[in-house]
Amino acid sequence: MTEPQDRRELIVATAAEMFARKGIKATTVREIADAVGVLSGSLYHYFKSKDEIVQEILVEFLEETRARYAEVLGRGDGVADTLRELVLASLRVASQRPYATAIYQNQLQYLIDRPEFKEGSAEVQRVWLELIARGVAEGVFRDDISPRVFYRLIRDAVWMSWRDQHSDKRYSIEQLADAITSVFLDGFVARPDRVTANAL
Amino acid sequence: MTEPQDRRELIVATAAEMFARKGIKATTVREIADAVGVLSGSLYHYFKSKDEIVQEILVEFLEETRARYAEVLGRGDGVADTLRELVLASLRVASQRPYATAIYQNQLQYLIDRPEFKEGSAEVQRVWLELIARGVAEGVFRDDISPRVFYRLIRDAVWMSWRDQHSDKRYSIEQLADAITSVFLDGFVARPDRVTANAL
DNA sequence: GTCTATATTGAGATAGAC
DNA sequence: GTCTATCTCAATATAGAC
Repeated sequence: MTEPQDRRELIVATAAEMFARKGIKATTVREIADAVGVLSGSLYHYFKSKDEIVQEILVEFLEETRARYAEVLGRGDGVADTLRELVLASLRVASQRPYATAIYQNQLQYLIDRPEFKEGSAEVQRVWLELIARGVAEGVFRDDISPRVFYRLIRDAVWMSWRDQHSDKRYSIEQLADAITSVFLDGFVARPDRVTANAL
Repeated sequence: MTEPQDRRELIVATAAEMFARKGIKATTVREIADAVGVLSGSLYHYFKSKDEIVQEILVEFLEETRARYAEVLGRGDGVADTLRELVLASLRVASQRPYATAIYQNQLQYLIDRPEFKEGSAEVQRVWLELIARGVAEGVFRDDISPRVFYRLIRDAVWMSWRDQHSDKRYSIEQLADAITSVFLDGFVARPDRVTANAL
């Protein structure tokens, strides 16, 4: 949620907000130009195509995610701690780039066949699938759950809980991460003996 | 997954498959007509607009869901049993109308402002939110979790596990329902004492 | 770097013959 | 009920003046 420095960044930031809100296809270059305060032709001074704007938004998002994940993995923590730290890292990305995150969550169908995107998103997914596989191998996670389903539920839980809670400032990012981790480890059933104060 | 009886049904079925695969906006009436084996103009003998086809797909889906949910609620079971039966009902709808279910899951942005759709989907959501509220009130579910996040995670778990597993016939719909229910009640952590054989 | 003007394409939809 | 032909409009993108 940084303020754009130059015109190019302003265009990307404006487009990101509109893509997230209305969808990529439903947002026209004219609307983007209007919102920025120029005529549509001027956008093509900065970008070769509408698609190039989409790419820029997503490449930034994936690069940010990749970097944060690498940092977490570098710590060499155990499965449960890594789970919690990856959730926290994802929440920080969502916090920093909410529009890109929303696009990533909701516009998969549009993005699916763009090669630069495929590569990056596959890498992000791989981090999760490897953690899950490790957890299953070590007997921490159940072995009767499809890792892909597991991964998608975590991803959705991160995004939706952030979206649901970020407006009321009742819970910090760290508290949200604790809550999500706890749900995945303990389930949704009330347990009188639970220690953590949760916020999801 | 019933075979279409007449031409009108064939159009709806064909369109549903394409909307699910490529998205609604990305599917043109000409492509639908091609796939059906007529020219695009002929579609307008059956439907006033492309949107009317979308509506028909979703109204059928929502009506089916509503009916099955009503049947489950009519049994007056407890919270845990109702959770399991609603999951099972949802899996049966997904099984019967996979394309409509995929559209419902992935094309929300497109559908969001269509009034006939809003009404039906709000009713479906209400069933879940009321069950969750009841569960929280009775002390069965955690009270520190946003009901909307809870609902969305269940919905995604149902759809994605069905999509993930329906091709290999290793697990029945009933086994999938047990697995999903168990995950939400027990979490993802391996427990040596777990009884149910799971399949998610 | 931005604007004006316009080319180009593609999509939804319609009219009317058969 | 389907086809031919076409309308209309909207969207991406370009060319060239300023």
